[in-house]
Amino acid sequence: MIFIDYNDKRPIYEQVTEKIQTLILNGVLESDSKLPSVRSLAMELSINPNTIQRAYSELEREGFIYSVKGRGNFVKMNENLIIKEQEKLLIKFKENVEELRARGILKEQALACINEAYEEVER
Amino acid sequence: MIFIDYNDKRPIYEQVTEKIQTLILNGVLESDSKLPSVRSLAMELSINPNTIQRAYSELEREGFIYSVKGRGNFVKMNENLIIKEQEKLLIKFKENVEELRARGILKEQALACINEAYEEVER
Amino acid sequence: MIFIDYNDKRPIYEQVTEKIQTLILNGVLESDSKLPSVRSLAMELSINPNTIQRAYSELEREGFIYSVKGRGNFVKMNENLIIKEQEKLLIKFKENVEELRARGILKEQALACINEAYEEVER
Amino acid sequence: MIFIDYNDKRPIYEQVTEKIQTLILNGVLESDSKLPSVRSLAMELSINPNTIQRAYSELEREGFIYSVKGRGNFVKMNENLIIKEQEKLLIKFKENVEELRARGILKEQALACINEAYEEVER
DNA sequence: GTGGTCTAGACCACG
DNA sequence: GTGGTCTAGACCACC
Repeated sequence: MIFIDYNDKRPIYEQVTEKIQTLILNGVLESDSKLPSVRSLAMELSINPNTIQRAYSELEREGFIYSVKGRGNFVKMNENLIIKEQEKLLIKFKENVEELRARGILKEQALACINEAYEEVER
Repeated sequence: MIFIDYNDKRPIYEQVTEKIQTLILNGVLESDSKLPSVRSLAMELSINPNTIQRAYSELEREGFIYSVKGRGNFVKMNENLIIKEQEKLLIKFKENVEELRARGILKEQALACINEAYEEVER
Repeated sequence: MIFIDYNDKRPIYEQVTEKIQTLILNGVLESDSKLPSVRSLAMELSINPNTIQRAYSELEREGFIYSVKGRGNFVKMNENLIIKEQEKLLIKFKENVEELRARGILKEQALACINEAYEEVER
Repeated sequence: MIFIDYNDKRPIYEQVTEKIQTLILNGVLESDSKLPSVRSLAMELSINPNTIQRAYSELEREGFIYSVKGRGNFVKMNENLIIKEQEKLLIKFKENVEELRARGILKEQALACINEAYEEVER
């Protein structure tokens, strides 16, 4: 389910954090479902358990999961979080659009990209 | 003209590189115009000359400037580079749009962002 | 394995870069094998770690190695790279031949050089 | 006749030296013919006279030209020099061929390059 | 321990 | 004065 890209310059714990975040936000991991244990996931990806531990800590800090001592880590999903993340994404998107405009990319090109991406899904 | 944000996690040399790149691509710095010398810019930003040196090296490697020993660094602009950078930007944009869609943001919202950014300029 | 020639006018980092490149391209260093750490190689060659760092950065930029923070630098070999380097070499070779011709060296002499070099290996 | 390439990383005086050398060795400049004066060539290329001076000094040191005080610089051609330069070229060529072989380029490819370059001239 | 960035200060080649 | 390289020494993030 998770893959580590050693060509990616980002730290491993961040890659893991982000991948799990995406799985949660895209609804692949349901609320209250159990995540793999720190040690088992570490073994599966053949990386240091500390790294997984750090990823899980980050996720907990950001409110994506909760941990129960002696039982494991679980997905904590709620509408608020989804909305907050959507807002973050939109802010990033607006900055991106602004950059496009500043660099002389036409409105039509931008619109075409959107149509392209969204029509794909209707198929 | 250039500002260093010490809260930004990116390295200083990268911030400088990116800022100058933007100045060139947005047409603020014209082709063959002279950039400030390594030492003077370092002093102005109160950072080490080596850091500016590195930024300038990156810019040269990427084809944005050329350096002449004993004379200075100069802007090297050409159409190809502008187009190549626009393509890069569009690819990044498409990924961004794709992410929006995956996270459940409606097409209408995306279109609204674009209209907003591009209408601003018509005013 | 690596030697620095202080009579060579080229910068040290470039000599190191080139030597390691050759080791990789000639198959001496296998894919995914670990390179010596920045500090240890610096000590071995009794030069500054920054210089090795720079050599490694260049190698990474050119796609010969990849670095993993906290782990080390590793050889990244692939067929594409070998072919690309062969093409570069051939282009350089053609320029060289062209120069020979312009300077009045006979075709026979050039052919003799090639026979000499390639026969050596058949022995 | 001479062009300075500011994208070339070599120093200007070296570019000038090399270009004039080539002109001499290829027989474009005949023996005892007068070279342009330091100042006029400097003006023509819009570079510093010191730079031309240095190029001419190098050429004199290597035996390609001789200078007569108050009269100017003149081409000094002789068979020995041509042969010496040819030998230099051949040594460089042999190294190049050796490199080709080490990198796994086939003898046939090398021969093809030579045939190509030399047949062109027969046309 | 690893790589990566930065500073301070020095030296060289070039124009 | 200009860019380019190098050293020495430091600090940080990551594993």
